[in-house]
Amino acid sequence: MPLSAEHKERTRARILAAAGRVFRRQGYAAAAVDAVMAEAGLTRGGFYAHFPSKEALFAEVLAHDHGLIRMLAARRARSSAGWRRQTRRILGDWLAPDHLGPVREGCSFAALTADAARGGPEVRRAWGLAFERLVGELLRTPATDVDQALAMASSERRALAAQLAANAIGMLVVAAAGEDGLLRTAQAVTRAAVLEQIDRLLAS
Amino acid sequence: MPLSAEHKERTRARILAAAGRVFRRQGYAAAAVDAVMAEAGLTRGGFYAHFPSKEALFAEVLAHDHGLIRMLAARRARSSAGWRRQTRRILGDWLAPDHLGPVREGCSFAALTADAARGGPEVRRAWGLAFERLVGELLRTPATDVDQALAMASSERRALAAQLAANAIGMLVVAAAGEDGLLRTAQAVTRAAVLEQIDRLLAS
DNA sequence: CTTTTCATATGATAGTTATCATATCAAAAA
DNA sequence: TTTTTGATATGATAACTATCATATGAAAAG
Repeated sequence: MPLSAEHKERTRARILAAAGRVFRRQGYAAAAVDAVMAEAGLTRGGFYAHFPSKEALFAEVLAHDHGLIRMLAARRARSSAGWRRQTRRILGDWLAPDHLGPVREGCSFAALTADAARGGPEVRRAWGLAFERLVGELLRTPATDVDQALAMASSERRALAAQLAANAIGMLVVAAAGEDGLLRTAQAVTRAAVLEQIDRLLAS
Repeated sequence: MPLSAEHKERTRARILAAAGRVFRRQGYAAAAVDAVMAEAGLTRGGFYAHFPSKEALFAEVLAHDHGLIRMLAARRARSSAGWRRQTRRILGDWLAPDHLGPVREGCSFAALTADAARGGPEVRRAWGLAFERLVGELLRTPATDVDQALAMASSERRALAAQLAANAIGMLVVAAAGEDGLLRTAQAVTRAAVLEQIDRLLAS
């Protein structure tokens, strides 16, 4: 009998994580399948046993490989105040100037949204669902899950959360392209504004 | 004697404009030199007589092909109020939901900043200078030019202008990737916020 | 009209890419 | 231990890419 079934699953997950890193670093178009497999410690041979195409792999990355969403989803506070504090800390770290290095290769929203906009329907759909999940996580409270939060929030509050996310993504995209003092200061200003926005959002 | 000297200059400009369109549409990595030349109505042969490499062409696009900067630079108001009104109109159009289509292929900041972040030093420098020019245009008044405006503005005002630009770019990047109602509403909210920011900026 | 000169076209090259066919080989069942 | 099975590696292909060398042809000067 062949190798254990979980082994393949674990390999698939390793390829997925490697793809996220390579795509964010080089961009979707410039990232070769061979490079992704090499990053995963494999060779190209097995790739098509795990994913039907490079673009399908991209969609999968966009659907699942978002550290920010994972961190937000991991909040587990008892009190509302603790929840708010955790959310603030996660967003603050995400926009911290020192975090830019890791973020430059670490945030799929900042690194891959422009590439996702050029993708096929599957890619676009995956990105859209992930963005919606991010918005839901921003609106969520300890008492509600993502879907509930999205369903219950007014269109206005949803738009404010989406605006917050877009502001943060915009600053990360821009800050990744330049590194001078102007952008450093602007990033600090944006960070403060985003934290203020999340306070207003979670207080309502 | 050969063709007129301006002829070459005009061809170069045509290639540059074509490159902007193709790069924005397909992304830098996916855009082939042949495709750029075809868009310009030429074949690949003459390319290297105009630009030393594809990446140099990219830097040139980032340095010069920004419709927003051109529109801001074209303001010619007598009064301060007229200047402010023109600035508002340009930014408002830029972030108008209906303009998204044209903008998706029209705004180099939104379409190419992520690619610029992955470029070499020349590319990064060109992007940085263009962004700085954009910030200068936002800070400028009828009485000052871009450099003066940048030199005279406090670090805080410069940061606010950069934040405004990053907010707008972020919303365009995000809105280009998704098209649902959530993003439409968020875009409207961001548009209003940006217009408010520019009012505050120009009033001080 | 002839000649010259350079912008552009055509043709070529070396490297890369996504994808597929086939070979190998580790492990689990016998 | 032997066999089997499927995950991965190796090898191959056809297409594409950046870049360069050479050919062409149009126009301006004579």
